[in-house]
Amino acid sequence: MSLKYAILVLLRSEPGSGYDLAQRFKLTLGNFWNASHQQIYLELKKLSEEGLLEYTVEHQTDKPDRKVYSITSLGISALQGWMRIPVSPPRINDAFLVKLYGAQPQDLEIIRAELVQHRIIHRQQLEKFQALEQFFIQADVARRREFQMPYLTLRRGIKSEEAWLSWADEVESTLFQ
Amino acid sequence: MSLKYAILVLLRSEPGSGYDLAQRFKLTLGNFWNASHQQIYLELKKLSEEGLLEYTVEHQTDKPDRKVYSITSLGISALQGWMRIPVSPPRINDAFLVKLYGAQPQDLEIIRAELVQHRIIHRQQLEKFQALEQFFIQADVARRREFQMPYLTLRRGIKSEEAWLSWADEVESTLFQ
DNA sequence: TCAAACATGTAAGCCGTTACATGATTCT
DNA sequence: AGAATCATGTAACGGCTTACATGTTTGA
Repeated sequence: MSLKYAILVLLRSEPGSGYDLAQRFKLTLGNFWNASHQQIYLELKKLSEEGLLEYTVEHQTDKPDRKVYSITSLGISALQGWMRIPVSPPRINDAFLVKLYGAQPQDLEIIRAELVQHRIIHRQQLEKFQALEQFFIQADVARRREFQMPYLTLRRGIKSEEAWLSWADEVESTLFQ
Repeated sequence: MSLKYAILVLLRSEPGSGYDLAQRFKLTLGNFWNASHQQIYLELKKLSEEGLLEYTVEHQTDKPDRKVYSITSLGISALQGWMRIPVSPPRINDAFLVKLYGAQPQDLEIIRAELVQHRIIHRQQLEKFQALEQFFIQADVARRREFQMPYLTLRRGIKSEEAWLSWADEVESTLFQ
């Protein structure tokens, strides 16, 4: 639904190819918006057909050709229009919580092992966010202003992971002590 | 993908109709697993065809007939099998964060209004969770043991909403002061 | 009288994932 | 020699949403 607008946001700040966008997703929006490269290529195609994007084929001697997409004025209008339409808070589908909810005594050891695995993932995610935060904090005022919005989304990620880890502690001490 | 197992979890603890399940979802798993009634009816049909569920038609004089589904032994095995397979942490698709990430100075007032709306939703959600928590805390030991797993998922909801609200405070004081 | 709750579904379409497919260059 | 990175896609399938569809009873 709004992969469309996520792409428009990224291309408004700088043109790029499908491959570029997939990379930029990982570093930025990817923390709160999921998108595979297949989906991105498909969406880029659709958006050009709709006239929200245009592209030029860049020939490269050393690497394969790449299609560089830019946002059109129609695309910018579409994005500005979307900004004004309220969105719903995200729907959550958390399979691990379904498991925990339905766990019986015989399942506890498995749950524990899976909790350990998830904890590793969340811890790593948190550390990645904290490293990015350090860059922001150490930047000069101009850069801090420039990256204010990305920084706020980063703060969301940090608080979210901290909350998860703190919950995991609660679960461990409730079930396994 | 695991709506299937969410339904099996609910039906293992008690048989019920599609309508019942839709209600039970709202009160329990619905906080971390989304499911519309259409989806539930479809899935119930599929699961009976697979032999994981069976149903009897209950005729009611005062209300429309209802199909009451129960889990079969095949269903119980499928659920136990699923418990042993690790699941991935949920993918997040948060449109509001995309907006915030891409917001320009002229969008700030709209963002502020939308933040206010989201805050109301999250606050209400938190209050609902806290009310449920009170029931648990005031229950006797036997009931607290019975509802230990649902309680832990409730704690997840509480921490998650608290983290969101605390982040919203940060956003407000960063952007609007 | 009208809304809400009870009760169960079908159909169309979109969105997204997984798997498949190809091929060059660069680094270890 | 093999893995990783650069680069772009198609196809099949499944999951989920939105809209459509119908009809009863109870309470305000």
